[in-house]
Amino acid sequence: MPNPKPGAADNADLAEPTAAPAKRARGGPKGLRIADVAAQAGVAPMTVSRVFNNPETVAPETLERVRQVVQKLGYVPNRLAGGLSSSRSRLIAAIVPTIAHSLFSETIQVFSETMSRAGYQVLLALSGYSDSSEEALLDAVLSRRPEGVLLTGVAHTDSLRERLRNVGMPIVETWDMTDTPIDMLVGFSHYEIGVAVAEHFLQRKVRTPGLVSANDERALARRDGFRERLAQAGIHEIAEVLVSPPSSVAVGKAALPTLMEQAPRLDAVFCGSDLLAIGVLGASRRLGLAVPSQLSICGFGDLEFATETTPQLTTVRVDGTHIGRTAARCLLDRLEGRDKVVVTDVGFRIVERETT
Amino acid sequence: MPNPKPGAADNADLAEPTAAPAKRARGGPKGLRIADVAAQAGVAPMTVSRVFNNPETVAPETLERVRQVVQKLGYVPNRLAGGLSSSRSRLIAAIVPTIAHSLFSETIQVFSETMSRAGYQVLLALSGYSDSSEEALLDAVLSRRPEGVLLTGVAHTDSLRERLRNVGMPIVETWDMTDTPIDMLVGFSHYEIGVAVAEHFLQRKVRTPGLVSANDERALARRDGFRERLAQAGIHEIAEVLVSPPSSVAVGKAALPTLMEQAPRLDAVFCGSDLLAIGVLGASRRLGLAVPSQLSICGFGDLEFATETTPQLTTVRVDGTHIGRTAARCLLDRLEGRDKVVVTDVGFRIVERETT
DNA sequence: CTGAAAGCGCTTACAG
DNA sequence: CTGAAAGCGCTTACAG
Repeated sequence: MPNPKPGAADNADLAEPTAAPAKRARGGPKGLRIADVAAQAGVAPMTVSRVFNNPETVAPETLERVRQVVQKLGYVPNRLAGGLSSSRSRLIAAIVPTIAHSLFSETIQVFSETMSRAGYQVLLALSGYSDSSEEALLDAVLSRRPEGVLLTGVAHTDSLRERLRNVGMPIVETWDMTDTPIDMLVGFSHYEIGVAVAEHFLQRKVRTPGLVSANDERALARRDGFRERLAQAGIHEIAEVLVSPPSSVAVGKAALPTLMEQAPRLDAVFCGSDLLAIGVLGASRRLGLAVPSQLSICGFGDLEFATETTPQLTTVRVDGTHIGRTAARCLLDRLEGRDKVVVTDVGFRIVERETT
Repeated sequence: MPNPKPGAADNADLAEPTAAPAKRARGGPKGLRIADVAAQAGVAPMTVSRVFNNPETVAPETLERVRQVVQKLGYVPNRLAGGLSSSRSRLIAAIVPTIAHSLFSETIQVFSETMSRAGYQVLLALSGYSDSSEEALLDAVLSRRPEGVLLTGVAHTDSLRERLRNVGMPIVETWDMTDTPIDMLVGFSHYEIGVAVAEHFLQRKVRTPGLVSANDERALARRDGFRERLAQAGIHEIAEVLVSPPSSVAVGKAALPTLMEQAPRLDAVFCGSDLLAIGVLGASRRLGLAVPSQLSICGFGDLEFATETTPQLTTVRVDGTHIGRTAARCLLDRLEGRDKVVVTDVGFRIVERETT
């Protein structure tokens, strides 16, 4: 047997159980360290480290012995120390406006599952919809020294983009499209969605379309595409209600009367979210407007329930799950040394559930 | 002026800009350290540390000078090092089955907002609905040395509960109720919800109720309350369909015919989630059953849209936002030294939207 | 109000 | 396959 250290009997309790107090100068006893495991297994700390990080470089007997001690003691490595020492935090930051209203939550779900299968953990940073504190948020995130960052394509300020370019870690922007990504990109064009919805309305011979939307960056991009395509078709007057996020059913409900004041002959509404669309649908019911025959309504997000409960609505479907998975793979490829630059347009689809 | 160190002129570039290479033995240049800031500001590293952690103990002039250097250099402290050194990771772990299907996502949203306002960051750990890998997940979480943990009341194995009791950090369990919490608890009784829904059905003179539910721990507790209360009323035969999570509209739709095979005179269904309830509603429409007059349907979760789109459904409302906020406060109180034990029952409400 | 020394618990980079 | 030394970038616990 190679190197059976004396005093490393399998049944021995902690080596020198009472002779240790001198060493711990700072706090009290803070829990088990790699040295405790090493002592009891009769190996050097380095070997215990290898058991966790490079088990294939350790002799089978040693491996087994150390693992038993780890199990018996309930030792859990300290990754603050490990990360500091190795410059590998095994942490990935995900910066998202919100997970409460679920458009992004499935992206984060899949992203997180994929990253954790690869041995990384996700630090969740909620940015809200305001840019105000983004610098502070970024500081907080970077202070953890993540190895990669997922951004939800909120319009970053120039200063922020600049900082992110300079940190030298892989970054994926998602849920948006641009010609000048910080690094990698998995998303789609909100502008093109606006164009597509406009064309959808035009095909339906809509003449007086309106728009209800939150005034966040991406919703406004959809609006721009919508307006410009309609302008090409000669429609320039577009009733519009912009609201602050978060949008909701109630907000949508309140918006329809306002739109109809602006445009009494309103015959279509493009809504910034399915929740808004459901609100507009409810309001149109009260006003006795048939949907979609008298009023076409298009939402955004394709919430699962909507197909069943509100087949009169059209919506725009985006595959958030696909975005999450792809973004994770992009980061992992980079982290594993594959040097690629990726811009993936995952596209979107207009879903008409029922033509009545 | 106190202690104006020589060579600390405000416009000087990095002190000894080229004379440093000897020191960095391990990796390449890894970025700015506190020593870089200290050198340029003409103070000791300790003082820079104070500027971040105890600014009130630093002389105003020094504070200002250091902050300018920090700004100019773009220095961001390394919290891996800080956490290791101080045993304060400023990290809180949140363990949640999933955030994709949104019952928990608003709890996490509010929890995260509250914690970050207090200077903590949230490490998100998705456990899925299986207990299988929970030990590994807990290891991963504990390896970051969080200062507190939020659990979403999945039935933890005994071994897990034992470990959590022993880690000696504040823990809040949420979304459930028990007589033997690990530490603090903010939730409600799923069993009592089942009882309440049974009573709701009994009031409506229901005679042949059924149940569709995912087979996760908490849904099963609701089922138990439901069945036992019905048994007290003399109803023992209860049609039942149990499915694996995640539940969905499609699953609910498929379940109704199965229930009706078991109980052809079915006149009520308690569903494990609003999505299931929407599916059951859709299926009953196809079968020509009027809801709620011929078939009462009760969901769980009170999704926002449902009030508007499916007023025929009854549901159980739980305030996820309140849970998140309260859980955060419990942890923060503990972290700030207030030694309290908390069990909060936030309750629930049965919401009948329309009596037809 | 400020600083020099020691230590937090790991891993790197060698050496054997 | 294994280990001793040095270092990762901070903060604690003093001392002045």
